[in-house]
Order: sequence, then C-alpha cells, then structure tokens
Amino acid sequence: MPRTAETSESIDRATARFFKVLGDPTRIRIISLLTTGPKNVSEIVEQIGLSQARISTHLACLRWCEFVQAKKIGRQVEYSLNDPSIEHLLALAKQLSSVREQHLASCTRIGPDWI
Amino acid sequence: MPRTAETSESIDRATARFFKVLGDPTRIRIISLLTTGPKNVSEIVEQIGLSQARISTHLACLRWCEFVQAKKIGRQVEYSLNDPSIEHLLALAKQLSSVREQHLASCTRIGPDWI
DNA sequence: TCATTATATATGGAAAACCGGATATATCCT
DNA sequence: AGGATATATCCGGTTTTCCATATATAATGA
Repeated sequence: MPRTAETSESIDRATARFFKVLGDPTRIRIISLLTTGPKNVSEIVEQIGLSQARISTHLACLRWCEFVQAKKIGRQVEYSLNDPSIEHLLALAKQLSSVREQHLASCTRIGPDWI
Repeated sequence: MPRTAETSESIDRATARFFKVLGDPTRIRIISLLTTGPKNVSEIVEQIGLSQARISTHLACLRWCEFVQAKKIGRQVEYSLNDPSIEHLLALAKQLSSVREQHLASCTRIGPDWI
C-alpha cells in the first residue's frame, strides 16, 4: 500500500519531534553518558553538573519519547537506553557533527543571525 | 590523544545543534524531498506548499549548517544534499520514529504537558 | 511515626525559534 | 534601460523551549 502525502507528512512531523528531543545539549550528554551503562539520577546529576530538577525534567522528556527506560530500585531510579539503534544514530550524528564542530559551534542560534 | 571532558562537551553541543536543525517538520520535508534529487527553490516551494520566504529561510538554515548545497543556475538556485550520510541518518531516524509515530504525534510540545 | 534521602513536578520568567508579510537583490528579457 | 521573474533577507509578533526556584511524593531508617 503506497503512502499518501498526508501520512508521509505525519511521519515527517514525528521525525522532526524525534530530532527536536535530541536537539538539546543536556539531553545529548545524558544519552552519551547512558551509552556507558545504566545510571541512577544522582549519578547523572553528578556527572553533568546541573540541578537535580533540571536533569529530572530532561529525563522525563527522554522517558516520554522512549529514548530511555526507568527502573525503580528502592528509592533510586535507574535509567538506561532502551534501544541500541539510538546508539548507532548518535554515533553517526556525532561523527557527522564533529567534522563540522567549529562551524556548528559558531552557530549560536537558528535564524537570520547566521553569517 | 584522549578527549577531555570539555571537548566532549563541545562535541555534544555541536551534535545537539546538528539535531536541532533537523528538529523542524519543514526542514525534514525539504531534506526528504531532496533525497529524490536536486530541486530548485520554486520546485521545493510548490511541493511543500509554504511561502517562498519561509522556504528560503529554512534553506538558508540547512545551507549554513551544510546539510545542503546551493548552485546558482541562471536566476534559479538548485539545492541538493551534500553528504550521502545524511540520507542514512534520516532513513534510520524515520524508521525509529515511525515505530513511535502515534506516540510522538501526541506530543505537541516538549515540557511538562506530557502524561 | 518522624526525619532524611532520592526523585519528580509545578510555576513564572527569559530566551530562542517560527511565522506572515514586506522589501531587497540579482538575473533575464524586451 | 525598464519590467518581470527567482530568490534572499528583514521585521514584529506569537508560540515554544529552557531555566531557576520552590514544592510534592515516595522510600528508607531511627
């Protein structure tokens, strides 16, 4: 069954949201950290160095979009990646973006302040 | 030479910006369209159905971040993808996000309106 | 039970991104 | 040169995202 224009548009919207979730430095750092194995919230907070509240909302975002899984152990919650494909995707993206690292770093905002 | 925490942080920032550029439905649609071959601006405008001005700024964004190349031919400008890896990345992301399409569609904003 | 620890959520404000509409620039044609 | 066409950029306003701070919930231990 061929896809209609509407369904491909709908997938594009989903894909854009998917990417938007990945489009935040803190969330990338969290995902990168989790590629080294499961971590509980305190460990993540310690590694990243932001407030627990901030980390927790970023984790909620990643959890909602199913990038990560949460497992409650006593009073801690252990987070882990829930799909190995994410690691592939991230590795590929890191490779592509590290080539352009300086260039991308010089772009502090999306919009007509390029140049 | 091992990477220090700062340089990995810098790559993470670059990667996040890389993803942020991909985190817009219109830009995803443009890139998807360009996977079928080079197109000039008028063709892109026609296919996507947004104003020429809007398409043009999205193209500027993609061009700046080197997702696409622009080639001036007479008074038209022909755009094309400038790295086949982008296609792989997009295909992988589309696959991952189409699995969660309904779920991602139900998320209209990033932030505490999940649940 | 009460205090403590670990994590999650709510709220208000600042910054960033997106859009529509107007305008500028560059090329072609007569 | 002057008009038409193709594309790019600017501007003001609205929406979205991010953050800091405060507070809520849940589990543990005294």
